[in-house]
Amino acid sequence: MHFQSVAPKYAYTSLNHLKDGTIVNLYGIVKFFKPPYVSKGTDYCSVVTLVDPSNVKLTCTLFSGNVDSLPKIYKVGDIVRFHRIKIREYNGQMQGITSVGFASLTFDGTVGAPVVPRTSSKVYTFMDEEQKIVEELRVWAASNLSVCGPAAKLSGVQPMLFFDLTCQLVGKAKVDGSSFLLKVWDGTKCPYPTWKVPVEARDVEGEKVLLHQLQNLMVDILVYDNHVQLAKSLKIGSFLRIYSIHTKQASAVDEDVSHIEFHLHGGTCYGRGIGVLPESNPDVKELKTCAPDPSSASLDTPARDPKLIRVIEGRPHQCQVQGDDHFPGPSDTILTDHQDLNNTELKTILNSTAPQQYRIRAKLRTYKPQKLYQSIKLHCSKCNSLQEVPDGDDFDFILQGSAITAPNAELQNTSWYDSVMWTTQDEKQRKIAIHFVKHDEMLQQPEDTLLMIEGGTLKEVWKLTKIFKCVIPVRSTEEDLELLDLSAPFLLQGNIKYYGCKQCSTPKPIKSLSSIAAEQRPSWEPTEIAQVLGIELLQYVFIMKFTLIDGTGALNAYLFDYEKFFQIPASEILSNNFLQHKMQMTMNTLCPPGGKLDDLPWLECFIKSYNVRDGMKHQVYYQIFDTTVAEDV
DNA sequence: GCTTAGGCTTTG
Repeated sequence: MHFQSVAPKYAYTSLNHLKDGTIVNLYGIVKFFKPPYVSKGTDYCSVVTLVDPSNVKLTCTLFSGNVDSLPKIYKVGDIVRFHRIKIREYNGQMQGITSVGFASLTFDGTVGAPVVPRTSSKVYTFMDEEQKIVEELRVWAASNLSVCGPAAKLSGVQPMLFFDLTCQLVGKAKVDGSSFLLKVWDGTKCPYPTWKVPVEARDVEGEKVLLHQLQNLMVDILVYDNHVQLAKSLKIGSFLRIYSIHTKQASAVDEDVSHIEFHLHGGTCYGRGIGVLPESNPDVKELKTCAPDPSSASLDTPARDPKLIRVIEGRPHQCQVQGDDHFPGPSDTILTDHQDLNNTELKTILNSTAPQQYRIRAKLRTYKPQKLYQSIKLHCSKCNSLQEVPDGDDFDFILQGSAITAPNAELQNTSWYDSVMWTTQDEKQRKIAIHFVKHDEMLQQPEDTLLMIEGGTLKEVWKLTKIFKCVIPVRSTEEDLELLDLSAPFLLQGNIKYYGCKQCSTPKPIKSLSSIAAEQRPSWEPTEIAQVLGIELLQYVFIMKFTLIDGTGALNAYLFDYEKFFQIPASEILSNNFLQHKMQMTMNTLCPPGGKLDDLPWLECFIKSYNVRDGMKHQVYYQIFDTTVAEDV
């Protein structure tokens, strides 16, 4: 017999040349990925979005009953080679999906790193030509894609909302049916007090000695729902990367200072999940250089004294303000008016009658709500009522209800809007109508266009807000289009949903919009749209309770703020992670988590007292006004 | 052989 090894010649398709219904081989740089997770079917699933030098993106949905045959992607920027991936069109876009014989290689995307494929296949082709492709893609990515910053360490965590953590598993325990506890460390120490999930020590699986020795270095991560099954199966001592951990600041009822909690919420969006890293992973190697290997510890050979562990202590941003009563330093808030007012001690204020205005110098002992997103409410300036911001599910429900009635064909294409209508291809056969409002009898550029939609889903409405200036969800009656129930936003602009007050609004016919459309340059201001539609616009507002102290007394002052105090519009914060982060940072500066009294910075602010009479009861309340957080905070 | 999910407004 004569054996000859002949490497098959593979052709690779670039992402801008993909055709529906084909099976292709391709390379791509990972732009987004969900680490393999247990799907609701029989397989593991991993979703991977690639990009290549054609600048076209491709989202691939990969399934396999064997988790090892899914690509071993550890971070965004990794490079993959897929063989025999099927291309399909889905929602107007190309999509990749595993087909028979699917195989993948994954490479570190760092320029200059060794080109070593990660794969589960025993046999694969990989030669000089392939090596060259990977190196070229690395160079292209380095100059064309934005790089993510260095990974977060426990020593550097801020209540930063979401981050990925590379760590080692020290202990694990069942908490309840829908949550599971992972005790992990990364060789550094979190500078804040961290939350301990209440679990009996005997219920924690792990090396007892080590659990004890690392008790002040480990953090508890509570994982929920779909992540529980995977978390249960993790081996103690294994190295993990946990993606999109939520850090939040909270305080228990009996605690004086707040602590930090770590959660891995349910679901897989944003790539939330848990991946196991091999010991050869560079980040694991780095972790080991600053931490002894706990898996080497046993009862016979006690682990090294944790005190000897090199702990990267990084005290988070400290306030520059350390003044005291006698030598006051600068303040973290600035007063925007009433500069002639002198400071008044809290004790004096508490002993005075209302209403009055004061300038005070005090420390923020604590505040509510600790979950900052809960501080956002909707305020009606007409009836002075406050209400919670409805959640997306409410809106979805209302949209579903309105989609039952098909658009009225007689209400299409009028003098002031053009309409398009179609039926969805799915089994629901929904009828959707979009009415584009015209200006000067013409359609405007999408970014200047107001449209009305009938029969759309939440997702479809969202997509439209990305492209068009204003979206108004409507439904047909026999005579006219009308707004939906006012529990739904009557207008969406960008990320912001605008609501109307149910009590104070008297909706007018939709036709009233045509008067704004006829303006020379319609600005489509929410206030103006609300006005012509007879809607009393609800304003987004921050409502918080600050407990202030100054050594003479303590008082609770309310913050009622549209934008001035934080320099952040309350309307934008719910849909903007960056602003949420900024607000959290501001609160951390004004009231550092775990801060002792001496560490708290001084704030200067104006407060006014006012009387509230409720039947026989009479109470004095305090409200912060004309105060802004200093820009350098 | 079919399904799974179909990233992208996350917050227990």
